[in-house]
Amino acid sequence: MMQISRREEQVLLAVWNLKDDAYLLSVKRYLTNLTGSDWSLSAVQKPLLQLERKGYITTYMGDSSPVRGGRRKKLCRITPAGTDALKTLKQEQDVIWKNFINFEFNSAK
Amino acid sequence: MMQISRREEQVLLAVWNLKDDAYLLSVKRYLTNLTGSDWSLSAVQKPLLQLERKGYITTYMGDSSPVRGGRRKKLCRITPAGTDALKTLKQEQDVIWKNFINFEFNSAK
DNA sequence: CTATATCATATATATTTTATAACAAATAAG
DNA sequence: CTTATTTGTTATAAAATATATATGATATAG
Repeated sequence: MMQISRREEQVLLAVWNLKDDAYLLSVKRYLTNLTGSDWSLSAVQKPLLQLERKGYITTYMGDSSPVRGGRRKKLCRITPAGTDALKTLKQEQDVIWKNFINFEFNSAK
Repeated sequence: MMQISRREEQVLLAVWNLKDDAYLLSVKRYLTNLTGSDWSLSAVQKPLLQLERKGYITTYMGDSSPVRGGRRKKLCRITPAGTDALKTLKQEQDVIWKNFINFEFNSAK
């Protein structure tokens, strides 16, 4: 099976969440806000390339925005294979974490 | 914050689950059974070394078992810092996956 | 005392992750 | 118009992880 790394997982979920406005910098900002720690360009760029190579996202060029420096964006969209990969990954993680989650749940009572 | 890789995550959860019988080969067998795919020695060995360096597990030598080839085991035990790291990681993953999980839940209805 | 099973450690390569620099194109400002 | 600044993408190099495979050590079986 085609492995998905942690960064790829996080970036793919960001693309999924950003819907029609997912591109390098918006993903970077999204993850920086969500996780509270800074995401470097390469921390987003490399996973995006990988995800495209694996067929989990497709890219296309958008229009330039009417703001200073607003050049054309290379937009991303998640593919059905990408969504499937996320579903599979979630199931695998649920298996791995099963007992620990229950433990946390019980000890919190 | 001290990052934990995906392999480290999986191995640390295995150590947690195996309680007093966690060592290189038992972890390898546990993960092979749980995930259904083969785990090589190095796929367990390297993360174990990392986890020890990070203070998430401690190791100690056990007794030899009364079976052919049953030499002394290098047993592992998760530390409080290790348990904390798992709790933190779980929370971070919940944040990342939040919307996707809800989506899956809704679309399943 | 030799064979075989369990368990650990070492080495070498590929892939991911991170840091940083370079490049490109759009508008603002004088 | 030409220079500066902003948004955006691409490229290069180094560090850290992951994977494959080989070697070493010590039990008991026979």
